[in-house]
Amino acid sequence: MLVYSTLSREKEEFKPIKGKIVKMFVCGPTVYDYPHIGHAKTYVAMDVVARYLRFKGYSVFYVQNITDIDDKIINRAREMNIKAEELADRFLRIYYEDMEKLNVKSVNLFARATQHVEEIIEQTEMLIEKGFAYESNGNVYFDVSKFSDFGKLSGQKKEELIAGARVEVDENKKSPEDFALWKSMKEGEPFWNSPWGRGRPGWHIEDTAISLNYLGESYDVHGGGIDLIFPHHEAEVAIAESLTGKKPFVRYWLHTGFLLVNGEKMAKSLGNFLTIRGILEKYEPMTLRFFLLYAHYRSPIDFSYELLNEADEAYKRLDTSFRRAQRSEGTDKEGGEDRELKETLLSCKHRFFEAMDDDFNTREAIAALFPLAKAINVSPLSDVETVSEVRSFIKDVSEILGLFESKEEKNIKPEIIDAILDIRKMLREEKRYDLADRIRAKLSECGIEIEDSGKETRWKIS
RNA sequence: GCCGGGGUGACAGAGCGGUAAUGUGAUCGCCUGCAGAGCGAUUUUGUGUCGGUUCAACUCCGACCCCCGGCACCA
Repeated sequence: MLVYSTLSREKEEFKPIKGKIVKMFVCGPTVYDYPHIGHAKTYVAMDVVARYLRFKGYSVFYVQNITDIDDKIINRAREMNIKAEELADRFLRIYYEDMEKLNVKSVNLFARATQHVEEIIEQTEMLIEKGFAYESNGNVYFDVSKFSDFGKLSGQKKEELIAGARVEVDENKKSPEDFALWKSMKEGEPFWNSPWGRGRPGWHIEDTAISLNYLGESYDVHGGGIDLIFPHHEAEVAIAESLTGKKPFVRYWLHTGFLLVNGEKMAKSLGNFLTIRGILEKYEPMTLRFFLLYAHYRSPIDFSYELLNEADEAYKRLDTSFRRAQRSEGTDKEGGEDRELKETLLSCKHRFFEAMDDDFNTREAIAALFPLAKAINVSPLSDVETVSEVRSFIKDVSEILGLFESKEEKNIKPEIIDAILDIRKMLREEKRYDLADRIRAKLSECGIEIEDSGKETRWKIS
């Protein structure tokens, strides 16, 4: 299996540090507002990464941090006249809800910054002891000049960074590129006590405090949005490698491409800020999930409702076909081997897994599913053995992509539907269409859509 | 200025030395009591430009043009 790492800028064979164990960390959101569809893109992509690794037999421990204290939270809370903590709690809950809806369920542990202040302080102290950080008026900064590898992840040279820096001048810092590990308290801000007085953690160190704590000094996968490469991830590398001396801190750096709206970055000021909830008011969660996975995770997506509608059509096509296969038991009554279906399944499986093994290419993997859907639609589904193989494959696909999961079909006995449809069939044969249509309407009210297709009537749960 | 990513049919977007996936859209059929879905066919001179390497280039190399992102808030 090949995985593209930002550090090497190429696809590398995936090999975890220790056997079949994969330790994975993804930068979570800052919880000060509703999560937007850009968050959804990153977290859905990383969800599939974790799911696929698990499917391949790896035991994945997946940690996501939650930034629940920072300037944006403090400012927003002040505007709303509530405590920072209250604001963070509220939006963290909303984040969990949105992720749940999008079927993002692979995270083992969400770690909040404010619950790891002790570790952050310890790390900061250690960095000072080792000479990589210095205290200045109650603030603590990482001294970038002490870490010669600074810039290796983002491919920047230190001199260039300084030259192009738009850093605001902070007289507490020795050098503009130094970054805060600990920020001293300003009037009215939330605080924690520390050896440098009251204050709060800087942003970058919360991730290293959490990851070193739960994943160890060196781990396998670190993911996040492409915008985090610099300075955030660069700073993490600097902190962790200075602290432990172990290189590399992270083996594979995975960065997701940006989600754009009308070719531009989403921003409140541009008025193109789209929240997950906003989209889910009009679209099924699985449509959004499909839309996001119907592109490679490293590619940018230029969001538009036209494309979302397109994804909606495409997803339903697959879903309808797959559900039909899932429900069919196969009758084996005649015809015997269904060669067409069998061969399509084989090539589909091959293409699907080859694509997934190639840096989680979900676009290509999904493209491989369409011929199978067509074969299912054409097939009488009477070859018990092949149908059961198809079903098992769909189940795997569903587990990997988190799509095509059957809804509450368990609560409905197919035999009852079949009995009703049998009566309706008789009515249709007698041309009593008023009653047949009434049955169709009533079933539709119960959430069961039926479709007459030749002699056969197909149904699905809407 | 520095660092990334990219330009493929109407639109979206894979592949990456030899026949250019796939989806959406459009058109026409088939099926059909109606509805829906499906099936079949068709569809656009389709690989940014100019050179080079090669028996063969969308793919490799060079130059150029254009688009997007990052550069100390950010998924």
